[in-house]
Amino acid sequence: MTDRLARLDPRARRTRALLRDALMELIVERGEYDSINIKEITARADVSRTTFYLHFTDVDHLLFDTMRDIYAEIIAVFEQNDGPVPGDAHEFRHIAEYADFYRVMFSERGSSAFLSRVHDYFAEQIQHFLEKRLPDGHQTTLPLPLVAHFMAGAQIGVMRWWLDNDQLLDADSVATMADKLMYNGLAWGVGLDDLNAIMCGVDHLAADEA
Amino acid sequence: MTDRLARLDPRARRTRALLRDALMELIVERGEYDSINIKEITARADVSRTTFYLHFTDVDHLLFDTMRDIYAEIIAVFEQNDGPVPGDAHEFRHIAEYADFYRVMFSERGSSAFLSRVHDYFAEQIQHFLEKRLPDGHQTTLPLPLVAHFMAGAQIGVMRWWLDNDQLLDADSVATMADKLMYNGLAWGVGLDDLNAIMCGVDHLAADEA
DNA sequence: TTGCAAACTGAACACACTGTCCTATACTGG
DNA sequence: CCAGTATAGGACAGTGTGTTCAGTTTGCAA
Repeated sequence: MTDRLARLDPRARRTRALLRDALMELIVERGEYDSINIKEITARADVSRTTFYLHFTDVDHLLFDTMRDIYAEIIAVFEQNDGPVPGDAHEFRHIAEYADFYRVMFSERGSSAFLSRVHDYFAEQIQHFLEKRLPDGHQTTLPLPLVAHFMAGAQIGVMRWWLDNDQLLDADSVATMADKLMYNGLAWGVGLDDLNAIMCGVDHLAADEA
Repeated sequence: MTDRLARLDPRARRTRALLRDALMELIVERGEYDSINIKEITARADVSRTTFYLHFTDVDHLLFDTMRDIYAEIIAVFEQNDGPVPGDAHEFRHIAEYADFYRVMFSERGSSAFLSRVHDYFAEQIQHFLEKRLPDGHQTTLPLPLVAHFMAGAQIGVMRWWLDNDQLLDADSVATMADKLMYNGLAWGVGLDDLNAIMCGVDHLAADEA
């Protein structure tokens, strides 16, 4: 990220930083992404509206650029660890750091493009991680992409719940809970070994065939 | 749904149906929700733009009304079954029926409000279901809302993957896979009992304490 | 059937945001 | 210091919005 911006004219670097900060502020203050327009952003950033178009095509473009900056650190961690290692709470710590931002962006008033990209990025990272760690030629029970998207969705689901409840738990606790639920399954999560028996019509979920 | 509309003047009923259909068509054809405007919808529906405002405040309002219609059937199934019973593929069959619609709405070019509402609705239904089926006074290992949002997110994650791959599997297969992965856990899903051992630094995921 | 109330139409309007000009000014790096 | 580049600020056409209003069609009940 620093590398990406270092080459820019300091004026341009400053302008982009101002626009980025203005957008972040507006998202948090307004609690809504959709209705934020270029006029407001440039007014907040104290930058000419014309200048905005010299750098970005629209608000989404600015958002994605901002996103790249925000994610630089978490990407670095992933690359260091060969992926999203289980029990690693970096994602949740990252979410906690920008909680006010994510609370809006993951909500009803956020951006579908943003959420979608986060989901796809998670799924991709998870799949790469699983592929690296599984023995060569190993045949998985279920299609690996399905498992990856399942995990990515579950991760985001927990994050949404966590954010909407003002992060009553600390990042490490939630990360551990989500991982354990993922690895151990639902029966463990609710604390009932004979969970299937309690559910109705679940004969075909016998869990031991396959 | 029929009840809700039955009271309306047939002219109003007709108008709303035309607007609803026009919106659905435009979403599918355009492959994008954001850029659809009222002018287009009314033109497609062959209805005056003024009339639109007699029924809805904006496009989102129309979308949510449409959503309620679409969900009428699946809600009926839930109420019949006391919730989203495991192994029940109604959600996936429903998604399959409106696949072209959901493929857009769950995508980068969909609506965050729509996705968010679906997620929250799933989580709510799942939580109610679990609460009903668990023994009275039972202490769950993890907070029930966390489990519910985990499951809701996972469900949507699988749906997104399924839709983006043009539903190569049939609805019942995917539903079963998602349920099994949920109940049996990740180790079963990838077909490795000693999964934790393969992962690095997972001592704290020992899975048996708690 | 008639008449009233409701739904619909089409045109007009002010308003706001967008995207793109243009010229003038201020700054950076060599 | 100079050439190149970023920015400012005003102007513009285009487009969607939300509302108003007068006039028409339609449903429903007396």
